[in-house]
Amino acid sequence: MDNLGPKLAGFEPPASIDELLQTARSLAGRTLGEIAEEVGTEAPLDLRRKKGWVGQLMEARLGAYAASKPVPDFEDLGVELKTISIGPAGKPLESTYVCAVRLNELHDLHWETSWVRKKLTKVLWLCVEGDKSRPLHLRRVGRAMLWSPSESQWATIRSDWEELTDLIRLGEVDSITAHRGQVLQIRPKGPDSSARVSGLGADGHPALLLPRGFYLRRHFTAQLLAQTFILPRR
DNA sequence: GCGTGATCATGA
DNA sequence: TCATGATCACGC
Repeated sequence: MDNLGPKLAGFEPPASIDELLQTARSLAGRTLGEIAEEVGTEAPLDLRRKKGWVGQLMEARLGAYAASKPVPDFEDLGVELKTISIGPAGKPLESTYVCAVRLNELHDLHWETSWVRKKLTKVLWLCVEGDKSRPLHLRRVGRAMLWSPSESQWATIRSDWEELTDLIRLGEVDSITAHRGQVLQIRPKGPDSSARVSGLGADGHPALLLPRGFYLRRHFTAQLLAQTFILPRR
């Protein structure tokens, strides 16, 4: 846990996926202020210096304690929690971070063992009002839904991953912009643009590179959220 | 220093 | 209006 405060209410980790889903759904309609009080903290006035606050609040409330490890939030259940801000039109306001790009693990660039595949196998999407004109503590939690990629979604994600990973393997990371990839993209992900991580450079030799992460494009998450809204679950 | 939680700020 | 590239805070 982190900047939510020293004393948290200590919600137990869920024992099963059903229990997790039930708890997550019970939050629908509640405000962030109410939930913050339950875990023993307060909503900040804005997110400018607390960009991850909403996600961390939900982790605390749902008993996710994987805390910054490169594994799903609910490791035993294999479930990754993603809190996603939704605009007035019911569409996500931002892209969704998936995981870090491992620029220094060239021996492990296999889809089957990739972090992207692990993280996206089961995702609990938790929608939260993101309307900036509404005070943070009054914003409401929306519907929670458990999602696993369909075969065609997997195919698209994997295809993007292969394309991007091929470039990394060739030492062309620095040529990758966020324009690449239909649904999965690579963008900078670090404290600032001066951050560097060791990896494979353009000449095929070790080099210092800008740290990056995999992200899901907004139009993709918009579609998957809308799709399961229309279609019956399971 | 890296990976986590993400949103911010700006130019196209 | 929108996506890209930049940035903030925290645990370990």
